[in-house]
Amino acid sequence: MIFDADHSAEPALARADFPAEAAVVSADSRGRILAAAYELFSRRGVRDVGVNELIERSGVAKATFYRHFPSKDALVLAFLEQRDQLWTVDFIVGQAKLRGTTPTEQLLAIFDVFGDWFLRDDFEACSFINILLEMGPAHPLGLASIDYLARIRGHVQALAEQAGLDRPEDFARSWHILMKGSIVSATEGDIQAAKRAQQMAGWLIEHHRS
Amino acid sequence: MIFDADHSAEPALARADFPAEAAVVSADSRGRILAAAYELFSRRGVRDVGVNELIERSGVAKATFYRHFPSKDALVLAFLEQRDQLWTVDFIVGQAKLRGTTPTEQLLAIFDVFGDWFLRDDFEACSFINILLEMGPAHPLGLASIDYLARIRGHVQALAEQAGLDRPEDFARSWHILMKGSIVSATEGDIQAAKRAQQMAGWLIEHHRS
DNA sequence: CCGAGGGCAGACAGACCGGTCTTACTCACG
DNA sequence: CGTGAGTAAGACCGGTCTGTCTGCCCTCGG
Repeated sequence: MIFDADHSAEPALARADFPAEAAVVSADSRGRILAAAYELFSRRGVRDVGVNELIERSGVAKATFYRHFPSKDALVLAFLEQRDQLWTVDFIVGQAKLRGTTPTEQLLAIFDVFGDWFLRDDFEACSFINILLEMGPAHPLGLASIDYLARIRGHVQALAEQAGLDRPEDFARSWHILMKGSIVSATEGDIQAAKRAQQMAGWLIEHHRS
Repeated sequence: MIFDADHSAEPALARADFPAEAAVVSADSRGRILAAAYELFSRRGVRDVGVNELIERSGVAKATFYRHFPSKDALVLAFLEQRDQLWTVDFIVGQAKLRGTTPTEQLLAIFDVFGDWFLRDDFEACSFINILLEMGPAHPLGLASIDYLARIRGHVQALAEQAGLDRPEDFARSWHILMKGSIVSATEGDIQAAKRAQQMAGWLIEHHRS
């Protein structure tokens, strides 16, 4: 397959930070569908984006869509996996590890990354939380979201263990409360939500020191 | 807004716990619609419940529905107002004030009420957060949800002022992060989310003492 | 007795949903 | 050249959505 010269609108902004739509501009149709799904789902939610819009955005025929993904929900699952890699691993955890040297610093740096993220004009809250609340914890997509949220907690727990903190799992669960609460507050418009959460996070670290 | 005398009173409200469907079985059709909306919207979200289901549940004709509410969104706004009264004021704040004697105790008691609420089998997360994330902060319903979330913060701030805490507005915003974060964690299945948030809330109080 | 109006039931409109299937075209490969 | 795989385009299906409109019944005031 040769590159279409006119393949639709890929701003392909290569920003060094969180790659909102850097989601792999691949020439094959499956990659185009995934890229469109990432852009639309992360910004507007799953229920607000229909299959017709997805195929129009990705320049793909409907039959092609359903050859690559047996259903819309299957595409959402693929989107969640991609979100875990691009947002959780590459952006949040990756940036936090770059900004801090010690595990404790890296933990606190999560909220520095959050602070920058909250300021972005395309800040769209956390897809895992959105889908969990949108579909409910019993729906397959809600269950998948719970799983990816647990992975986030796993990153926090690993850093807590490296920092030698007490009861790292409890620590990670409390820490996650601060992360999720600050995201919702930021959606409400509280610009300083990350700072507030970071302050409480500092107290949490103190209370988990040996 | 004027108080209608027949404004679907709150008789069953006497229940000690959170009146999930105490929302008034009133004889008039408007009250029946509102009661059905409260039950369905609070449990399953706004987008998942259609007008047809609402009229079937309330035993009302479609024309009657649209005579009382010009649109579904108008009914959602009325639901949010009712939710503010039944959930925020009567249940959360009311119960917390009953459980504590001093303002500080009453603040911490919020998370005791949360702990009981999280255990309920019909726990359905916070309608304001759900609708905010579902519709987005720019949608009229999202804006209304932000407004009602600010009212919750107002209750917290008032208690903080009574307790003589420093910077009560900052305190209330940080406190609210804990409330919202614990709600999302509870939706994920963390039974002890309220306890974790309460512990951090205690530290927050300490740091706001004069 | 009678007319007006509120409420119930439900058909209907128009848009959109996820998903299936047909048609026509291109291209790689034997 | 022939064939089959992959694709774009889009008609189509059954269903759902919000919202409108038409009947018909029941009640109540005069």
